[in-house]
Amino acid sequence: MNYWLMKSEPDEVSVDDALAAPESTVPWTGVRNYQARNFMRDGMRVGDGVLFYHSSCAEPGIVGIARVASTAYPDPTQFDRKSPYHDPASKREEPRWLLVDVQVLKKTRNLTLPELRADPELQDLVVLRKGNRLSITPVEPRHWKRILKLLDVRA
DNA sequence: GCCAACGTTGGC
DNA sequence: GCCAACGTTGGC
Repeated sequence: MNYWLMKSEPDEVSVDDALAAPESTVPWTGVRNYQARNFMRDGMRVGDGVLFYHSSCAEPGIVGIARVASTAYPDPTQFDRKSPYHDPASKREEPRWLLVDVQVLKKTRNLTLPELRADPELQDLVVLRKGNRLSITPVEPRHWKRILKLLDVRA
């Protein structure tokens, strides 16, 4: 089992939005970065652990525990002309962008970015690296355990 | 709104 | 294949 951190802008899809969805599950639309896409396509398995992260907001941080709920499949928004995620260069026979479904298991308190940065055991968490902009990053098991502990969530 | 850092594009 | 210009991300 692998672990991941996935960023979402709460203005678009917050952890509350995801919890309110059927089965607490949302399709992770809008990833338009090849490295992040490849993580979904090649790295993710159903059941993998996910840290639900709010970005581009007043208090960025980890706000929930989730799981990967599907294998990767084509992101329909790439074919939707009205979507901000429309990609005219992507063809239906050969979709460029994929997504996975993500199921929220538990909303947590906001474990904020400053708190994450302050923790000595999380110094090399990928998402904390300088200049990191990837919306999906792998999380090492020791980091996963540490974060669950900080959130007082049992594995 | 600013801007550092990074990814993508396209001319050559 | 190089690299300058441009676009995007995301914290502040």
